[in-house]
Amino acid sequence: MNSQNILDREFYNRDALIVAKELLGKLLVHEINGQMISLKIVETEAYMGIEDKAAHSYGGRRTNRVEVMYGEPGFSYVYFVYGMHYLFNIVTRERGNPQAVLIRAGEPVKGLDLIAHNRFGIPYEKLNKIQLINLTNGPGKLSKALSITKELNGEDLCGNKLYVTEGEKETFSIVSAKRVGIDYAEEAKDYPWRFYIKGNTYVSIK
DNA sequence: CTACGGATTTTCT
DNA sequence: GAAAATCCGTAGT
Repeated sequence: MNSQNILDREFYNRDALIVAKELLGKLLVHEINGQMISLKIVETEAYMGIEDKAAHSYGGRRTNRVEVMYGEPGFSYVYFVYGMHYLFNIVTRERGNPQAVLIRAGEPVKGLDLIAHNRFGIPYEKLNKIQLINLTNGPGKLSKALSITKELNGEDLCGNKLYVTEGEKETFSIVSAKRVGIDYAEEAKDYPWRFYIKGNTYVSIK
């Protein structure tokens, strides 16, 4: 509703490590057909680009898939993995510096019935305890819950369809941990570049 | 509770 | 032809 506090291009024009931490607690919003889905970001990972062996853009690798990472900050990078999941990232740093932040988990805030329907095909109130936790506690699940697919690759997050806002002001502790699912990345696989809100239920791996 | 394997298809070599 | 920034269900402790 209030477009005043949508995060701007400059917010994203910083190192992925900084943006990843600052995105925690912010509100990720997707407006579809006049309806709004939103969730609080509770877990992120930084991918630092050319020098990060875990990044798709490592070593300056430049294919069709990663092209958007080389563009302006504040755009979405959505890609498909394991034959069935879309993962949602936000590009950071200036054109030519291909960094991104993977949004790994969130806490449902608005559009609960839409989220429940996207994930399990039933209304929110019919979800059991296990389903409630599993709505948005992982990067693939989060994309499914928000209806984020390849069509939203390259979307400008400084627009009014898919964007991030300040959200509620609150205090929390940030935990740093190893990133997930990057065993191929040699020494980079142990870098503590995953960040999450301490104690939050929706964090994928504590 | 943890551990494991199958699913499924795009992307890159 | 192999690997993939994952998820889910089942089996075992």
